[in-house]
Amino acid sequence: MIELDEIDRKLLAALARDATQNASALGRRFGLSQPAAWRRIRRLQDGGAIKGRRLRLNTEALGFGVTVFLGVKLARKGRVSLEDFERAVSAIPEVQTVEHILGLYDYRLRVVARDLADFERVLRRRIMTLPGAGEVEANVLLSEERRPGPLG
Amino acid sequence: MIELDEIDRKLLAALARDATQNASALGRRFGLSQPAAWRRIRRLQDGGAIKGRRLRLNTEALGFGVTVFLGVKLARKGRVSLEDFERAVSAIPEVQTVEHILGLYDYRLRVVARDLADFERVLRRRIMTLPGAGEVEANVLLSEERRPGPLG
DNA sequence: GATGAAAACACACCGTA
DNA sequence: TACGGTGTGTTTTCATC
Repeated sequence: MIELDEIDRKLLAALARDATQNASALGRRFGLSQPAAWRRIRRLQDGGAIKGRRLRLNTEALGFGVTVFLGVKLARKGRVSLEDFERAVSAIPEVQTVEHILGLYDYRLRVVARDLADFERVLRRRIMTLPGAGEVEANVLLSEERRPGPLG
Repeated sequence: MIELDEIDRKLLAALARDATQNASALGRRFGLSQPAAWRRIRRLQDGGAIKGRRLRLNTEALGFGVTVFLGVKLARKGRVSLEDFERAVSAIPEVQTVEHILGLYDYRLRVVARDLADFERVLRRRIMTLPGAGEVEANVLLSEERRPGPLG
């Protein structure tokens, strides 16, 4: 487990919010010179505290207005079945996230589609035909708020 | 809705995977000069196709080894109740995502904790006491795969 | 698409605790 | 040994042509 001091936490929180901020701006904000801030960020990256930097796309503006969460129960839960299921799910382009979970459902999928008609197509032709898929529960996303989390 | 050509889609997909790539590397990959690639990315940002750039933290390495998804049903669902609930949820640092959804549950929360004992504390002292919260379902995250989505 | 100024990065080196 | 500051070469960004 990685130990962080106060400044590391502030840097990570700031960058988790907006990764476009540069080392000199962050340094000014937290009382460091540009190289000092840069070295800390570099050290956090090398130490594995940072998984990566990603662009967040505006899927709605890009024509994908519908996001649905699917809870999926597997009918058969053997080892092979899990792998078959995961491999088949990974081949569906509309699936953004595959979460293997413990609880009432076995998997949770985040699926995007152009509209509800498009989602129905994905559901009928892609999801319902997945190997081993049993019961499916759907929740349509109305709105979403992302928060910094306990580190921010 | 924003219209994209083939190259725009490739640029967005590449950056959604890894936003550290610079304009000249992307240009080389997709047959553009560095300024041409840079201008396209700039245009996509200004046009609103891009929501932002974020650092993805390695929450496990940082001491938060447990992620739980909570489905929450509200007991009372008046307009006031929704707002009260959302405001109260936003004050819990362990909550990373608040999703207002349509279906069997009203909200879906992504919660991180140091371990299961820590999660129990959050559940008992924070979640169960939320105003209007009724039934709660929990799913512990085992593993997660993020995929580029239909644009990638 | 090419060019060049401005900005940011990335490293070496030194000082301090 | 660990961390921060200063100075500086290099790379990237970004505007103009």
